[in-house]
Amino acid sequence: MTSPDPQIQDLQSQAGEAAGFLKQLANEKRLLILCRLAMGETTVSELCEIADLSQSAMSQHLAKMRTEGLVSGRKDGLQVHYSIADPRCVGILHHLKSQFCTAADALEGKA
Amino acid sequence: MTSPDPQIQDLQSQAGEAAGFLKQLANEKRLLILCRLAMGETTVSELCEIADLSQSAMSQHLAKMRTEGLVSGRKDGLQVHYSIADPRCVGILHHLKSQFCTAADALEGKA
DNA sequence: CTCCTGAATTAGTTGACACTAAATTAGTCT
DNA sequence: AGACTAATTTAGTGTCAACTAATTCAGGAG
Repeated sequence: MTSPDPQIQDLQSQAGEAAGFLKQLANEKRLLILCRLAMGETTVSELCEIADLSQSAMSQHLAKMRTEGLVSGRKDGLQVHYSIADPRCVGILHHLKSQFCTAADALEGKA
Repeated sequence: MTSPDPQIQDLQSQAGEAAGFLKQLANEKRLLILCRLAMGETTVSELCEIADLSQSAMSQHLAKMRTEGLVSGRKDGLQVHYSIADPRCVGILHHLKSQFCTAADALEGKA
């Protein structure tokens, strides 16, 4: 199945880099974090609630993503506001939405 | 950075499923395997050469992807020919190519 | 049948991942 | 100063991922 597609060949040389990028996203909590950040910047504590994670665990996820340049933090008094720093994140979120949020899913959501 | 985008909200409910899917792809070897399969079906031993993996390790990667329905195997005598079974794989490969194989990368490849 | 080959499976090891708990840093407020 | 709060860092733990080595399975050839 899925007819031959030579166009993909170029990707082989970038497989390592692409896999590294995907590793960052291949986690439900981090995906939730990025979904929220795609809607606008927010604080660490709000992210904790959304993802149902302890502050420490959240901070570790954010540190990992900061190191990879996916997100960035902006200090504001006691709080730190995070936002998406790598546009590729937004791109892949849209792609995932197109593949995992079908019309049927959307209807279920409204039911 | 990266202006607010409420469209992504729907994805939050599917984050677990999407993360599970990404976990399968978040590995250089499996990405190489899928790249090759996107160009047409092939045998296990050829995949071993391409990904520089032992036959056992390859078989374990393929088993994992078979279980998740990403690929499927067709027996032909002694050999097993694998191909992509889940069209979402092709979709994401194209997306990755668009993000990791820029025009600059393409030129470097030719240099 | 025996031998061989391609593939799959099993057992065991190593390292990475994701958390908790505790300590630390930095900023605010009285 | 001291107390409080948001966030980060460090240490330790349990689980899972990805390999190697050895075994097993299935098909083809002598």
